[in-house]
Amino acid sequence: MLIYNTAKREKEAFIPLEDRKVRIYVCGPTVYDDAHLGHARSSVAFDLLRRTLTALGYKVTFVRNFTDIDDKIIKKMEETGKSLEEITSHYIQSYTEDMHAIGVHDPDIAPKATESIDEIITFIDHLMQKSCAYVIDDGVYFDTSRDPKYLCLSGRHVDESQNIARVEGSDQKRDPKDFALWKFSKPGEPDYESPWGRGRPGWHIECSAMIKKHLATDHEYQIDIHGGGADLLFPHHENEAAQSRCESGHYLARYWMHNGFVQIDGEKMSKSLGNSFFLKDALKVYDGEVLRFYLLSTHYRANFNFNEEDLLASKKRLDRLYRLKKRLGITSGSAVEKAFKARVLEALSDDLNISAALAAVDEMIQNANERLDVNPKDKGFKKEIFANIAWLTDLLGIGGQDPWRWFQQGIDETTRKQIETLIHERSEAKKVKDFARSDAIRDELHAMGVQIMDTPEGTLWEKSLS
RNA sequence: GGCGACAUAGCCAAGUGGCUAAGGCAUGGGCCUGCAAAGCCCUGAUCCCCGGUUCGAAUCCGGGUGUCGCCUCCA
Repeated sequence: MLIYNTAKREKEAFIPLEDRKVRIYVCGPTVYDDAHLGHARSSVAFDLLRRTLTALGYKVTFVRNFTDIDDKIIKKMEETGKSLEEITSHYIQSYTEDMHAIGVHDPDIAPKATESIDEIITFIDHLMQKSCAYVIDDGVYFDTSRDPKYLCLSGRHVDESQNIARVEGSDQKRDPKDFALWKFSKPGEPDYESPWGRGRPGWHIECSAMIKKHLATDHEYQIDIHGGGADLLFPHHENEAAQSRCESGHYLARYWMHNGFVQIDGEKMSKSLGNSFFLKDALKVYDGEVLRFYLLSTHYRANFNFNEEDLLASKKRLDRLYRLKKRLGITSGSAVEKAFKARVLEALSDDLNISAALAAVDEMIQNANERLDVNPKDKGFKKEIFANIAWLTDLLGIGGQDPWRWFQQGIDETTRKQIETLIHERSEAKKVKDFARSDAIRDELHAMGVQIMDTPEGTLWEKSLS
């Protein structure tokens, strides 16, 4: 397995800290709002990483946190009058549902910041003992000057402090780059007791503390892979790395992976630009698996330009897989074709080269169709193809649904009956070669958004693309 | 201003020195079909521009141009 390591700006062979085991930590959402397409993309990307490593035989422990105490959540409390718990539990549930809808597996551990307060305080205490942190009016700060490797991860220059200087907080900071580990609370804000005063954790410290609590080893590196969106590289990941280095004397992660952005019309999707899309809204219009496949089909590091035209093209590509599955007409498989499996895994082993993997899938589909054209009743072959698709479902999270239902999504029972009646009528007309009548019925079905296909097994129908 | 990424057919998108530059969508032609649909076959690129290195470059180096991102909460 090759992984592009952001820390080194190049692809590297993946070597786990412990044989056959992989520890992955991915930065999760701050739960103050519903998940947007960017969360979906990031989740799908690291879900693919996890599934690929599992398919390659690694025992993967996958952790993704919830940031459930934060300035934005406090702002939401003020706006809505709701409690912290009400807000965060609602959005955690919402996020979890959305991820399920796009086929993202639950992490092995999903820690919350508020359930890790003790560990966070202990962590900060260690930093204080090592003189890597100091207390000023509004909180406890990390002293970046104490970390000689600070800025190594993101590759920034040390002398660019001007821009950072205007960051919130106190002018008592020793250096503009220093960041808050613990923020003292104002009256009415949710807070926790600490040796330095009541308050709440800073954003960066949460991840370091939770990694230490749930994943860290005693090796040179605490975990194997740390992932997140490209925007987290600086300052979030830089700060995490610095804290953990100073606190433990070990590096935080051996490999850093960052996914590219979802863009709308060539620009970053963001609330301030007003082009932000909630996943929930997209799911009202498109099937979760279609969205998953679409988001999956572009390499995780590339920026992703979301638009409906490409999404529909992507759905058609996925339809080919389901049409083949439908054609098999069986419900169990034999063994996966070795060459196919090897080719897909080889592609994904190259820093998750999904394009090459999907090309292999497309060719498998085409070869299967070709062979079934020649010999439609080859049961043994059908079982093999069925096994290929089932294997893909495990690996990529696609193709797992019933193929008949797949092509008839969103059709209610009444309409279904109506369609079947019309098809029956048309078959009768065809029997007596009344083609004018049968074509008229087909037109009628077409107007209803139904595509029909005459096969040796009878007339089948699909819901056509809008 | 500092740092970085990207630029391949109408669209999406692989390929990082060497056979005819993957794959999908769309387009056009064909097989099949009563006609369709589905499926299959065929159909398309001087790899942003200019220099350089090399026997040989989309691929490496230099210089342009363009697009985007980070530097502030951000997936």
